[in-house]
Amino acid sequence: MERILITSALPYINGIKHLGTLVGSMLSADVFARFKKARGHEVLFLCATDEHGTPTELAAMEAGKDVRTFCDEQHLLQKAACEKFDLGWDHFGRSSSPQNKELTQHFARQLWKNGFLEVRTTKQVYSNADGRFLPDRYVIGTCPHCGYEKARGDQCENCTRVLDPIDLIKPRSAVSGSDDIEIRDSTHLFLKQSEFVPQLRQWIDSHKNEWSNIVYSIANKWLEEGLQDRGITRDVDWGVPVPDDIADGKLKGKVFYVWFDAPIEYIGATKEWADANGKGNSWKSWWYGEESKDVRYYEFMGKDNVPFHTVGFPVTIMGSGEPWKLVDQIKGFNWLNYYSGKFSTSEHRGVFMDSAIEILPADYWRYYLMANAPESSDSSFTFEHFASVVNKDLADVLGNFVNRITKFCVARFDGKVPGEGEYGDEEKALIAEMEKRFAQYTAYFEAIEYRKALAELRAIWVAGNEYLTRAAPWTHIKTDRAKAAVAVRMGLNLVHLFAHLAWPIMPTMAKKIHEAIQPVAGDGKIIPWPDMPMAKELDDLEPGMAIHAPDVLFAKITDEQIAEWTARFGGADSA
RNA sequence: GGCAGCGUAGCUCAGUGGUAGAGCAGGGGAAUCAUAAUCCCUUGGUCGGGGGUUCAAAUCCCUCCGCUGCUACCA
Repeated sequence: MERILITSALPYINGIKHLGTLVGSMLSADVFARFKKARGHEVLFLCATDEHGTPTELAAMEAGKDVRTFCDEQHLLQKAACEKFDLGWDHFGRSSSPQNKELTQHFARQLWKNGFLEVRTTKQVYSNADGRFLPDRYVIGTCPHCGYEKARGDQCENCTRVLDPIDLIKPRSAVSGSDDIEIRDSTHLFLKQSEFVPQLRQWIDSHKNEWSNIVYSIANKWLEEGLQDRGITRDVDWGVPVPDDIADGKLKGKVFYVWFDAPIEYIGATKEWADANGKGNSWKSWWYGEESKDVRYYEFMGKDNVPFHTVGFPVTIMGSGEPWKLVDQIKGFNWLNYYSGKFSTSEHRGVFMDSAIEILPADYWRYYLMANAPESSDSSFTFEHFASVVNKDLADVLGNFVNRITKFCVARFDGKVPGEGEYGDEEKALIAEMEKRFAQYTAYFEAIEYRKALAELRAIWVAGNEYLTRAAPWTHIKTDRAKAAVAVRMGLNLVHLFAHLAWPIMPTMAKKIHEAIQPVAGDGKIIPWPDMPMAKELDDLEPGMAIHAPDVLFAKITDEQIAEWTARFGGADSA
């Protein structure tokens, strides 16, 4: 059986992530990892904090801490927030790990050895007041085109024109506001991406039918527009140092660009995982050479990350001249907006993971976000929509089904699975329908089509309600106890099925639903996919077995709560 | 400016050449096991505008409009 390697785009270290980042990379990857684990695959699911770069240095400075300490703290905060959402990776690493340093330097040496790195001198803005070089967007000034006074050095937000910092009128540091800045020469390493165009095109085109429209078109766009060589070093302190044996030490004191070392951390995290679990060199079998031939590799990310995963990282791997694994499937997402505006980490607009979990348990969010994942276009989160989906799908359709059948069983059949009667035409028709829907649900999951998968899951719950209405045990109980028993037995089997089908999406609630019927088998860490005929799956419960009616599974969201939350987080009018 | 994605029912979205669809919301009914939860029936759309190709266009082509993003040193 294939081994499955899954990575989620690395969340930047700078603060707790919002719901958009959650759905577009970490949660969608977790749901897929759980699905594959449930089907019995050997899965390695990895993520890490992406820690290097200027924004981290500035955030640490603002917090009055040294960068390492700041990252140590933020890493733990993010890790804790993610665990509360039941993001079950096998390892949550750090791009600042020794393992990643070693691998990043290894790849750079290979690229240097193979002649794909070039030393070039560039003009960079240096701020005397801040004592540091400034990335283009950290230089602000007046736009030469439209006169906007807060234009950034890379682009004017007002007229959207692309700028160079030296074009700005009255340029100053966005960090300190000081205008004591100058242009200095700086030496950097450039990765000769342009030499990889034919190889990249062949690789990208070979996935044309496999990747979604948005992923393929973004990847293709970069090739179409003419791939430029890219600077892979920066004039900052916090990062992986360029080793002295590259370019005769000309890059002394410089570090690699965060987008060079961050994807390598996918491999780095694998090594961290192996080191932490005493697995020695086995990490390499996931990534390198013949040993990794049975691995299928999936990456999950927002659309902004796509170029770095379809061009930058593949060039690093190709240029190494070593047989490292390239990604097989890339799942890219559009943006999730907050009402009609953007979620914003810097302006703290929208709902963030730590506050979301204070409001409601993880599974409410997990279901809503996956059912409304921004797969084909940008989509919006609103508390009104969230409430209607939670109330209808989770409370009314699923929760109430579990509730009504278990309570009826407790009231009329002593809380035991009734054994009387035989399945008839009604049950056979339901089994046939479930067979079909289950196959469809599985197929959507395999294709990573979340909206469609969850619509199918909902249809499966609805089919359960339809069956119960037709079978009407509450009517038959008065005249034909065996007939009522058949309906209750089927109803309980449906509850059991629902628990198995919901697990990748709602692990905690799935377990709770399962335990209403019977304890989860094994260590209880995985609820397996019901890869068996529905006739067996829906006639699986042992007659006489005791069940119980769980408390209300999903509480409804009230209008008062919506009002409270929109007041707290800002709703439609804060856009 | 260039490029990319998107524009379908009040809302959220399916639908890539063959009679416009689903869920929610709205309207009517059934049932009374259940968190007033469920089930059945139903109203509702010049498919962003205009032009073209075709026996046939939401779908292919051209053009215009609108929204979003990218434009290589934010990540």
